[in-house]
Amino acid sequence: MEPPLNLPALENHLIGLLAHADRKRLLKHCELVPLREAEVLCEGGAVAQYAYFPTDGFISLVAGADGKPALEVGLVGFEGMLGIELVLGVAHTPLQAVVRRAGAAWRIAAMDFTAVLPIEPALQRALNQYIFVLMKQLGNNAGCLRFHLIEQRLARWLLMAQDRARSNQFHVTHEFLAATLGVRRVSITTAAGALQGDGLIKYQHGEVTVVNRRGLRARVCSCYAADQAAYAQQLSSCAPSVQ
Amino acid sequence: MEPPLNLPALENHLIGLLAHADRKRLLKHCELVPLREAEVLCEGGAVAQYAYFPTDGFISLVAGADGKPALEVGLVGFEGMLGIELVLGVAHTPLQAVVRRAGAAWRIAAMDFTAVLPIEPALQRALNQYIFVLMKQLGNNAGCLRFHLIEQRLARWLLMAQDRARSNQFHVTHEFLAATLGVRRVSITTAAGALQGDGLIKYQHGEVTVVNRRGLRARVCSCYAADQAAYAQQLSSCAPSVQ
DNA sequence: GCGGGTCTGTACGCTGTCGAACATAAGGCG
DNA sequence: CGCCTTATGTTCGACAGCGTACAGACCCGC
Repeated sequence: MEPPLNLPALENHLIGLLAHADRKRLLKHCELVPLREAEVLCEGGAVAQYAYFPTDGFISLVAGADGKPALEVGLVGFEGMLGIELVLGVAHTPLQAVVRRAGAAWRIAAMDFTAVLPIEPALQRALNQYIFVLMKQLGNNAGCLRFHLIEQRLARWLLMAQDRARSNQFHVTHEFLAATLGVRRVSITTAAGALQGDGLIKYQHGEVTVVNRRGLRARVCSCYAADQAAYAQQLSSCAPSVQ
Repeated sequence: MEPPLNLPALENHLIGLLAHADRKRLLKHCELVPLREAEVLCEGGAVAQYAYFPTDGFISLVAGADGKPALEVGLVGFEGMLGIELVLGVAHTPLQAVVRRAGAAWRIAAMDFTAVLPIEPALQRALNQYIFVLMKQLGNNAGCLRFHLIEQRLARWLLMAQDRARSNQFHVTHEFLAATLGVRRVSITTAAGALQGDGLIKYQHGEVTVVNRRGLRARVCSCYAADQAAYAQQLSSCAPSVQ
């Protein structure tokens, strides 16, 4: 449940896109820090202190703490980064960021990052492409929220989580999933019950296991594939998928 | 209904942020073209040919032509630009772009734009900030879609349209609004009827007039103000508002 | 001014989701 | 072991929005 104290030497895909020398120069400014479950890495609208390149676990981007209920609008794992505002030359964070699954990340101070970025065109290019992918996903995500059934959205989240967790089991309660998808807990219970009844997943007391990934993929809406495709097209060779 | 043939010398706010000399260098590569209602400036996923800086009228960013019904996820008027993918060094457009209100725009060829951009840091900076604002809006928009009533969303769209049209009257049918908000025409009729009944708007045969803007603002969800604030914070001195 | 297309209004039953309240089950800890 | 907390399951009425169908209203062109 806790991240291993000897942090694993897993990689971040964006950093992995860099040539060896470039990567080395960047990592000189980074430190590998643990991501602890439920840790809030930044509030929406605050001044960004760090950028993070996860190597393991994942982070949830949460919108609209303002008045209305919380809602996850993005997921950042080893395939991405947290802190794109720094790439765009903006000091403030757009959204709240919460660790959803414990792991680890390369962390770099905002000042170091903005200093390094202009003299690292390869990094610049990769991150710009990542921003583009994120925008495309945010746009498509809107349609998913509007039109798709809770069960489909749940299936999609489970697949995305599995991809980023690099594992078919993770710690998530119905309550949490409800907040993530912006629905009632009861609705999650119903949807998850249906998926479990069909032998696609298994869960008890906050531990969810994906049993039949292929079956899940048959149940999910097209948004999952669209996200994958968007990422693959820009940052090819490393779409974040288990299989 | 048609844009005037002698195009008005209205400005685009992003271009307006540039110093005189910078602006002049940029505009040398641009031509002022008319935006005709319902014109499709680009399909989603296509190779971008041009970037546009509207000076009048506005453009709708449409997501998810793929299978599910269309849905507007963004609105671009004189406060923004179409073609951010070029700023990010990506050749393909993320979304479909359709002219919703006729007007005019500075147009620049993709090749010229990508050539000019690296040697215009001021432009680069302004556009990066605009991208940030757009991302923030896309994120917040998700919550609006998920939680807010049709009437509120309609009010919001009307206000946003009024801001960009710089006019309190424009040509929009219920059918169009329905596609824009991703709901049935009937739902628009109901919501718009309520607003009209309360004397906030007036419409007949595709011509909508905002009668009581303050009343509309009292009816709209917080997302409208949030969008305004996000824009103002980054690109201050020129939030796109009628009053 | 008369017909046909476009735009708006109204009605009906249906379903996905909501809100709230309550009931069971499965771990953790003393 | 038994208690308490956390997690999951069930039920009820309510309602926003959906899909469909049809009726009236307005505008334009012949």
